Amino acid sequence: MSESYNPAVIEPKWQNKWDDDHLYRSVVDWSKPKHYALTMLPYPSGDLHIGHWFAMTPSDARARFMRMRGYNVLFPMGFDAFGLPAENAAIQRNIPPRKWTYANIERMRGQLRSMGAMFDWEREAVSCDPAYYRWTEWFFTKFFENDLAYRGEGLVNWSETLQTVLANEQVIDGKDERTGQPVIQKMMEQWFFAITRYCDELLDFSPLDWPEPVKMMQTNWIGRSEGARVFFTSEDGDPIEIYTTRPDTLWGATFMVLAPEHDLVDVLTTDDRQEAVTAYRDQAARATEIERLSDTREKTGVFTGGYAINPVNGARVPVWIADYVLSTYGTGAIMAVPAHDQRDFEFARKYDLPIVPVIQPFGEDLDGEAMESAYVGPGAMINSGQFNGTPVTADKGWANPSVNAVADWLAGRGIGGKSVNYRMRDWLISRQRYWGAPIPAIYTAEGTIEMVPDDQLPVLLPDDVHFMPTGQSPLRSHEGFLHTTDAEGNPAQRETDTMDTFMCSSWYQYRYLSPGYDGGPFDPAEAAYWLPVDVYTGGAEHATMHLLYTRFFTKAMRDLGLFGEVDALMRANGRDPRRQFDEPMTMLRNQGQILGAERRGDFIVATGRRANNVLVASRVQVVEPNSLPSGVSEDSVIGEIIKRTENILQVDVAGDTPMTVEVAPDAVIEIPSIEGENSLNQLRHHLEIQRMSKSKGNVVNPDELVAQFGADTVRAYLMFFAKWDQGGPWNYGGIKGPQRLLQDVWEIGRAEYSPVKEDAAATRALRRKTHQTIRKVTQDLDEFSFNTAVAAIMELRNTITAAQRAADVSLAAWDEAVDTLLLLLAPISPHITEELWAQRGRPYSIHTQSWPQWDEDVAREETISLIIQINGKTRDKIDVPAGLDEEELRRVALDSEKVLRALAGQTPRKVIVARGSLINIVV
RNA sequence: GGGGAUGUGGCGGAAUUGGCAGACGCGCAUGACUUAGAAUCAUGUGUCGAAAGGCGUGUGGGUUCGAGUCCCUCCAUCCCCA
Repeated sequence: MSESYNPAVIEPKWQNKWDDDHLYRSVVDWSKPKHYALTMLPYPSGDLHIGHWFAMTPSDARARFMRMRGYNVLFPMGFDAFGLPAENAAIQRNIPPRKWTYANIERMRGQLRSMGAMFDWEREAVSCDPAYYRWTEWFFTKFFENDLAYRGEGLVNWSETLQTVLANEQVIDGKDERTGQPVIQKMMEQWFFAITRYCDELLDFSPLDWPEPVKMMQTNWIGRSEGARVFFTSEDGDPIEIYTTRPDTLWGATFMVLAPEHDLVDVLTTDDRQEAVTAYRDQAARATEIERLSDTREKTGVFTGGYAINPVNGARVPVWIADYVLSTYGTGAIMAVPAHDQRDFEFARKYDLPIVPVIQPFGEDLDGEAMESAYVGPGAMINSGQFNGTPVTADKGWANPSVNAVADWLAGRGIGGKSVNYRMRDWLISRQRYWGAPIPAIYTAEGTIEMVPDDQLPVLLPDDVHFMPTGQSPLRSHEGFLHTTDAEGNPAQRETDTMDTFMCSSWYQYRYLSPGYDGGPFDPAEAAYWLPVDVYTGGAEHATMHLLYTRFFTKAMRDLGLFGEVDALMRANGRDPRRQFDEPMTMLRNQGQILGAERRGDFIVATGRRANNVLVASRVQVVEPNSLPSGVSEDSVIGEIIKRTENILQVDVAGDTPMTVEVAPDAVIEIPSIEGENSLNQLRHHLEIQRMSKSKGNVVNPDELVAQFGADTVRAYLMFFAKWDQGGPWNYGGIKGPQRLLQDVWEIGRAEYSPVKEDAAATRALRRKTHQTIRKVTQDLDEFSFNTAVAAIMELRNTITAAQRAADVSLAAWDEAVDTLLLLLAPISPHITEELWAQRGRPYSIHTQSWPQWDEDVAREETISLIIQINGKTRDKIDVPAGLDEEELRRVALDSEKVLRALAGQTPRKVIVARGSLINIVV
């Protein structure tokens, strides 16, 4: 009679039934509270990996939990389908990006289905679908019309050899990742979004329940600083505007530094310095921004030959250029105060420029000649005219009295004034690539810019394109795409750049509401009910870029009036729309990353002949690890392979440095565990714990796990194996735990229970555990603590199993416990619980049942274990009835035999009762 | 370089937020059942110690009746960077 648990049968069975019944179709129902749960949409790279499961199945469990708690839940899924990998596939394997992308999506849909998640597939959105990117383009035109999109100069990675622009991820160490050719930084006309206009609002997180680290990272990313603008002039009277956070050090400015790209460099440079300046500019173009900003890199620069006048004291100071000043930050020019800025100090020491202290620390005299580093602490102003003696505090910005006083004075004199600066710059959205949403701009013959009219959107990406091996965008040479007409019918050219894919993912939460809607980016009737997103889950690595962009996007949409109709519909349905469109996602929770597992490399004996420090091997044998001592001899190397590149092995020989083994082309490879003739590629090298990636060969495929264990077990294991917000290295050794749990649940759910001899205390104990578990699981799922929720369910399983063996609890208590077990497990393992719920004759579906409620009276412990400490060390534990008052507890403690022995006659100085369960006796 | 995080048994991790450190699980050990065990069941499992007891949350210090938790120092590891 006992039918064994077979997930391969029941999982597809229920998935099909749920599908047929549209169980997860979410429709607007104003009579129920709504819950919009969103998980970051995947890039269709071809295969779902275990990281996707780790991100999505707990989010799904949380969404299911909310549904059982009475919410009308929307949990959609889609694909972030534009991007570089599709183009790489086209270049390398000659597969059109569209075909590659849709084939991957098809495959991933099937894999996502096997999760048993409650995705509402009728709301799927795919960003490379014209019905989607029509609206991505439409947003662009709205932004343009409202001055939120503009043309400006931006730095790009330019490859001279390929004559093309490269994406940041294609540049490694200043070289093109594919060809190894050098890449330079070049200024080009680009499209920007004016995200900086929202800096101050983006710094306000008060409406958001987001993790503190994310808020902190965004705050630092935006990088607001208070200071002052100051107008220096060249000797010829050209203004040179600078921004400084320390206007109180203006009197100590002994030179100026311009970014090598600064407009005035040509004007200021004298004939005799021309050659040096040009050479330095070329060199600066080769350094990346990160390198240029590095504090440890040696400061370099050259003198332009020109001088500037310091407006506060008329001092004539030399003007230099240096690459530690960036043209894109502030005004691209700084005053250099070597006495009080470390970078300026190093620069001044290197080029022998004067150092004049203008802030005196208390009780110490600074001497510019003798200083060993810049002084950045508090003190009082000196050498600064009428400001001498003004106190300088450690406060930042205008809160510092010296900064505040000088900034105000500058404004009064008309030579500057208070100014706020941000580290964040406008969002550069142009990409010189093919596989992205086209920018719907037209360049007329007169050189003006027009937007493609709404009724002609979308500008379609042509399919008949040819990819060059250089990676240059084929749109640039596609005649049919390129040529168009302007509003008056005259010949014009299309923009060939496409949009950053972060643009697509900045508004997808709105497209999910109505992916087929063609009256706008979203249907206001859906939006009025579902917005905003209640819970957003995804990786912490998106803390700054994506999450700032999508916040900006929503604020811009609000200011363009795109939520007007939604606002009215909310009111009509009795919901207050105020502040509903300020932020896209109310609550954010991050999951950690699953890293590849560590793996031992093969232990080998390589024999051949030594050439210098390399062994050229004619034979490589894989042997049992450490069966022989590691080491090197004249004609052999023994040890673990720690790295392999083509035919070069790095072997750990138990010495300080690994030994290099070059495997000869005709070498004999012997791997006993692999039958037949062995090849070099089968040698396994050591893998460190690191991110999973195809190239490292450490990707874990969930399909195989599902085939072996079933989706329910994989889901339960992923929620149990690590803290969700931290992730960790993948290992599946522990999957046995959840596997046994589900096996036991299967047995419990199908058991026919009847009490042998009923015991009231045992019945009470089972009910207590049942209600305690409801409380624990409810709280844990509420706060995304999935691992402890599963642990609590395991404890309940243990208690039920023990009760079953003793057969001493009432049938009612048994049924309550088993039904509760299934209900609590339903969000985590949806198939097995549905099956057992049906087998127990309960009404379909378990996923539409109400979440169980706990009763505090039933959950309350009858006895507590009183902990008795002497000077903080535990000396005794005594079970006492719950609810004794402090005096009674104190008496119990002081009467304890062990306590009396430990006290050995000493008199307690103090007795502390904590939490009604712990007593600390201080002697 | 800057920014963010994390260090607890052999392993993943718990700890009501200042109150029994090690829940739950993996692994391991011993035993039972079995033709068999990578199934199942029982018991044990931080560490030193025969025991009593001592010691234990990366390091060193501090605050407190009491610290994994709060403060300072150092060390190590991971993630992000238009």
